[in-house]
Amino acid sequence: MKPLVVVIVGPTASGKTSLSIELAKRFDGEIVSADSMQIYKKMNIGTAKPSEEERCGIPHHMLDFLEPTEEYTLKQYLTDANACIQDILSRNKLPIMVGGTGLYVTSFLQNLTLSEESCDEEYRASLETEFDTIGGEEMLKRLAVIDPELASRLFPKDRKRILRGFEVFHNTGITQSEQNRLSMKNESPYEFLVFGLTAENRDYLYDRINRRVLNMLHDGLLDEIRGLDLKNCSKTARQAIGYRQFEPYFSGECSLNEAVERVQKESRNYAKRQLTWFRRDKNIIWHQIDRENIDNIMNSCTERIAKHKEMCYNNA
RNA sequence: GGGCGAGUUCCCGAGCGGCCAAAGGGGGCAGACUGUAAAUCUGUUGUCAUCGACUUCGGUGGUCCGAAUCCACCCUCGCCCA
Repeated sequence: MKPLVVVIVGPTASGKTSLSIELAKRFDGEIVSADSMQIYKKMNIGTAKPSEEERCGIPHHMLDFLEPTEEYTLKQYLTDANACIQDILSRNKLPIMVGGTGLYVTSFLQNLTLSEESCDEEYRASLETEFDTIGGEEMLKRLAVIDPELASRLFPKDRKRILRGFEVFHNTGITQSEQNRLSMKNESPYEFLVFGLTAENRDYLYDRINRRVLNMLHDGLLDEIRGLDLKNCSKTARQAIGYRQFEPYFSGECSLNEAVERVQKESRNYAKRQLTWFRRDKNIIWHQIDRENIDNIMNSCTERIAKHKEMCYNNA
């Protein structure tokens, strides 16, 4: 019987953190974060990273361990998260993966195995220039020569993916389409119970998001940003919502209110994308945060986990 | 009281007799997504619906084969003169 890993997903501000901590308390669990921004130190308020108090003494992994200047990749995440989970299991604790970064979670659930690939900065740069000079249409045509399958499902404007297609082939000698198939070969060594948080009424979620942004400000977000030096942060860190949007405010190009509204809006858009991403996974057990109160959701999850454990016990 | 200017689909905003259900942007909704993912990209957005039909451009009435576009009056808002 494979060991159980509980997973909690959902859009931003849906209450994943508190649910995960409550579950960890009940099942002697430890949290493994699946959040591409909370990995960074010094980015606490804006990423809604749980504080020491919120964590209630529950060990949290995969967060707050990288300098904002450092880059991180999916492959690293999968490797690190896996090591964490092995470690947690070896101490007979329940691993609870929590996070809104769909790519990380899904890749972990599918046990993607990414081949070795070294990053060739020079080649990447040359691709960028090439794209700029000949344009997306032409780049796509060229990509079609080496990976027609990939090219056929990309649009000329999808710069990132087009360039990535070339890069994968250049770095590994195998097309991305082929890489994708290879990466799916291995079944996960874990049994998953995936809970999703969402809201039946979208406005309810959006309202929570808007309020949360306001609270971040109240908690000192601006000071946090001032202490960050965004210009020197890694590309990833700079993408975080709730940071770069304040640049125009600091330089006097817009009002504080405008900046705040932009953060709220982008957070709502992000939540929407997260929902689209997670909805694709038919194994997720969804709970509506605007219909059921947190205790009910807690109990429902608790029951499921308990039932699963009982099943394992009986089988053993 | 007089003189202008403006009222367009969720919002902003083009259109100024037919090619207009109406550009563009925003927002919304839906989707995609494998190594930068809080990123990147796609579709859709009057109603019903299969072509297609039907109701819209402040209101009401006109002109015209035909109006968001022209005319009259009315309502609302902005500016100017009293």
